[in-house]
Amino acid sequence: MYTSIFLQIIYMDIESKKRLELTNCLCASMRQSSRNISKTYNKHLKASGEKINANQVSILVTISQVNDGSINKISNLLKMERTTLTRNLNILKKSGWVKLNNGLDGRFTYINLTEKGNKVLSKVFPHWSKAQKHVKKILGDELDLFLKILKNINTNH
Amino acid sequence: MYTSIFLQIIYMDIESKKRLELTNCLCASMRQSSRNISKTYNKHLKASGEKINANQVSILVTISQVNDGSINKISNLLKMERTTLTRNLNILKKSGWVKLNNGLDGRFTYINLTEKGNKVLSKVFPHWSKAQKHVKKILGDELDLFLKILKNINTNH
DNA sequence: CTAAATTATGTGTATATACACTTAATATTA
DNA sequence: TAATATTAAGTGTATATACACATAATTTAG
Repeated sequence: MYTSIFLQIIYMDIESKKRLELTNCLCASMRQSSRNISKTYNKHLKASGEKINANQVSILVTISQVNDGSINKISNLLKMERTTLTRNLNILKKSGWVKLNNGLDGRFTYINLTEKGNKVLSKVFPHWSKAQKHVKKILGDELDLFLKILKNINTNH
Repeated sequence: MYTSIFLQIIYMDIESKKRLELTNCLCASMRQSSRNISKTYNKHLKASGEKINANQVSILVTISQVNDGSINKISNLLKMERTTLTRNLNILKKSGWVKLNNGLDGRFTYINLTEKGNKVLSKVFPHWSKAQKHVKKILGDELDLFLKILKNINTNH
């Protein structure tokens, strides 16, 4: 009886230790922050009146920087799964913000912003900017270091 | 003719300025890092042989810390949308890792880990731990400050 | 030149996320 | 107590993500 209880206590201690470690999961914290920051940007973008979100803005901006970029190329620049980008592009296409063309090499899809896509970027820019400012304010003095760390993460994976 | 070109240049400059700002989007960087880190954890967890991911681990751990936690309570602890948690719980339920019960107050759903849920946490712990170490190594000296910043973000939103 | 390898992309499936709206149960108020 | 308000949770819908697999076009090797 006593032995049983004693063993139970030891067992619980080990589990508690694991639990404590698990509660400080960097991945969970990161996902949480990502959700929070995304929400901030999306709220500001909603005020623009356009049905667009932060993820879509970043995709459009990347496309705007490259002429006739392929899906592989854009997904590499965004460090986004190619198949994820494919699905996202279909939505942007439906909204009329991007145009997908085939070239001489039939394997490639060439992506470009439409006039409408350009306009929407200009229109939502001030709202995006407010969100960016808001997050920068939260980061305060640690902004530069934070950017450095994110860059480090995004290049070492 | 010249005037037209001149105006065109000015227009382009303003757009370039916006583009430059937009390319340094904190939200996009954050989402990118979140994807990268999640991928690292999920790869390690896959090696455990269990069909479980980092997000599910963090939900199970939170549930394990609370007895009869409600959906609202757990979603608050995780700072995860209640409706998101609801969908995630259904998946965990299908795997037999959590059990949902109704109490005296018919509005509440009481969530608890099952024995199987406890076991899977113990089993995947070492693999989770390797992923955590890997990310900590990437962060290096900046780990503590990074954690502080994430905490700051996650409490000021 | 043709078979095999490579490259670029798409699709099936599963999970994650969140907003708007709905429903059910309980508590409060008149 | 009956009507109303509040609370807890679920559902509809849309988007984001990623892995495994499939397909089509092009290039390369023999």
